Amino acid sequence: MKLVSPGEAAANTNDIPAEAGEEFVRIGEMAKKYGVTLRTLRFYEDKGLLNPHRDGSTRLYTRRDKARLKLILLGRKVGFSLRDVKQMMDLYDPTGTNTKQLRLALDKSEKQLARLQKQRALIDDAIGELSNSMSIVRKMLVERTAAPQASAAG
Amino acid sequence: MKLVSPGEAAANTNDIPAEAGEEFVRIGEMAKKYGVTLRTLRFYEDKGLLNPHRDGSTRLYTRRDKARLKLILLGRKVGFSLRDVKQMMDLYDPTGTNTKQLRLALDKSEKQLARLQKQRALIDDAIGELSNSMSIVRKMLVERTAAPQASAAG
DNA sequence: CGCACCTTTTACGTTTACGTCAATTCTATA
DNA sequence: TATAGAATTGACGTAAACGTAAAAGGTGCG
Repeated sequence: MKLVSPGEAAANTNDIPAEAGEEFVRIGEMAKKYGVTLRTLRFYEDKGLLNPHRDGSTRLYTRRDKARLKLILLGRKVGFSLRDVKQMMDLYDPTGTNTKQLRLALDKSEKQLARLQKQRALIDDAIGELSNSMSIVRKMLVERTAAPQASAAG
Repeated sequence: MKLVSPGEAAANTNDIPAEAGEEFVRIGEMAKKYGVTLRTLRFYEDKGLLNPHRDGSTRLYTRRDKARLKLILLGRKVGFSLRDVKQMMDLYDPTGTNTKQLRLALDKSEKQLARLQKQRALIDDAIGELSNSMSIVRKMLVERTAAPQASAAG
């Protein structure tokens, strides 16, 4: 008789305390909610980026883990390595002002921004070269298909 | 008494036919001329992208190899994999019109161009998100350094 | 009671383009 | 001839972020 809002996620097969409104989720739901695989969540945990609670051996993720995962995914999105992300997260201290953490994040961000801009320049360059090559190839193809008609049939 | 224009490259320790004006170069000079390592040239050969002649066991590169290497480097620059480059090069036939080769190159180029444009979009997105995060972090830092002066000292 | 489904740990595999020894050989030169 | 400078092949290492079994445990439901 322990109903846990059966309309939300139909994968609730375990007995999780529904007291504080979906306090814990297991790995499957967590993965679905953030569009990652189970392997990814376990991998992040293995790398020390996540630290879900345990019910026996079953991982239980709280909103704290969700916040951390969001940060990880944002970090990855902007091109940080997991190592970088971990370095920054490890500096988090809920009791302090986190000045060090913020400075490190800002420092890393500036460098990453520079990398991204360099990458964009490289890509623009590549696009230019590729477009150039393509127009040359197109011309060559035109010559090879038009020439026989002009010299033999014309 | 076999002089091979000693002013050019001072690394000419072997006896290479200088008849046709620097017909052959060895791997060291080749690497220097194109800014790659010896390892790279051997690797490309191992992958079937280059096929230098041999004098015994010594590799001898001709202008044909140079042309191929130029193409390889161009391909890498615009983001093709070596596999792709090889596929395209393998279709080269000095006796034909190479229509197939050109079409394949064009086809691959179009796809690669699309990939590059998508990458650029992703990078632009990342730059946007990162800049956004950075301004937030800056604000947080300002709060944390300004607040104590305003609330405690003010 | 048994199936289907979720979860667990362990651990090797994948991808790409080389880097980095290591051991050896060849050659020209002083 | 000793030495230094190329060159050779062979083979393991690297980086990043997971993928992909494999083998097994737990559980609610019909």
